[in-house]
Amino acid sequence: MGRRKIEMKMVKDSSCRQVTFSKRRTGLFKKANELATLCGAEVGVVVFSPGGKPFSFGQPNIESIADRFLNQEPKTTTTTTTTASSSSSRKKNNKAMEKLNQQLNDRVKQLHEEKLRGEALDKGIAEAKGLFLAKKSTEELGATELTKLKAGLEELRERVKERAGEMEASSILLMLSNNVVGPPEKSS
Amino acid sequence: MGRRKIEMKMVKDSSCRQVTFSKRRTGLFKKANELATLCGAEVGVVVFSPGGKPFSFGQPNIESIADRFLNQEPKTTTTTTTTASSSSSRKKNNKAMEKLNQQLNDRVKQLHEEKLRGEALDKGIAEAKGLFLAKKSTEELGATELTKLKAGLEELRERVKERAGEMEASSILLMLSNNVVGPPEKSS
DNA sequence: ACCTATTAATAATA
DNA sequence: TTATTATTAATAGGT
Repeated sequence: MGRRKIEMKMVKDSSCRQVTFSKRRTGLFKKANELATLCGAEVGVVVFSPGGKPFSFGQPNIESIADRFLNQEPKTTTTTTTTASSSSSRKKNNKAMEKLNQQLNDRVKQLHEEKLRGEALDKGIAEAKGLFLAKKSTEELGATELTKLKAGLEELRERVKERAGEMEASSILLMLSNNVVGPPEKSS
Repeated sequence: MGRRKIEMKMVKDSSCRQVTFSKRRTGLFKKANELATLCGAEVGVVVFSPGGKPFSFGQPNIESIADRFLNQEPKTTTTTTTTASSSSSRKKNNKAMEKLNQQLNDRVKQLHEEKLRGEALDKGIAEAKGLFLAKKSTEELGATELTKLKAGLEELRERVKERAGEMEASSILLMLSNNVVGPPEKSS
């Protein structure tokens, strides 16, 4: 679908391959999303780049949720009286404010950590299913294989958990802690 | 990409939706295959039709993935001697087999539960991000708003956790426990 | 990243 | 479900 028809073989040039990977990964996720939307189907996609980096798609809906919260209710019952004085993005004057920031920060960190675990196990489930399907095609598995399968699941669980640390989730936490909670100091 | 451009909304007509699902599922798998071939990437796709039927795609073929696990190490330390005698899909003779099944079942359940929590929190993070972005556009938030935001996060965390139970993950677990572990009885 | 000439996917139809 | 084909959508190569 481009300027030329290409052979369905591994793209030789590494640089080119990286570009193709990015473009097609995006396209694949888009297709997955369309399938989910048009047919009300549940779709999950997992892709490991040639470099080993993991990417995945599920089915979100962020904006609508933000709206729902922002337009929640004008009557705030307000516990404070500050109501903000307006200025630039960063502001944290009184103690109350700091306390709230701290609380929010803690909660975000907690959410973050649990998310990492969640994603790791998510992949584990996906692989487990793959194993199952493969097994099914064989139609017969002995105790020996079952033992190995179990061991595989266990190892997978650990291996996958390790990699969780380098997942994109961290960027969100970073963003949140640096902006919402306010940087303790103006580093960099 | 058809005779007409279609809206990205759930296709109303059930029959039409089924056709669209089939075509697009095929297309999605083809794309996944191309991505894997062209870039040497590992790709896994799982789709549940609106009717709940599972479809999946994995690399050239799912067996290769299973092989990686099954051929992990020939020295299985094997506790059993049965090594499977071959027959139909269901088989669970000796105690050893049952024990292994039980272990696998436990592990799968554990993975499943952690996955549910993971997905729930996943949504939480997504929502938090949405809130953050929304807030950023406002460029200023007082202590009052912060309080609401925090409360929202907290409530969200609970609410989302509730729904976790009805997530598609359950279908996978169900499938696994019904087939790999072996159904206690032939219900249905 | 952004363009756009081309190819590939697919909506409507049979 | 399969085949056809008019159109739209994805993307390869280039900037």
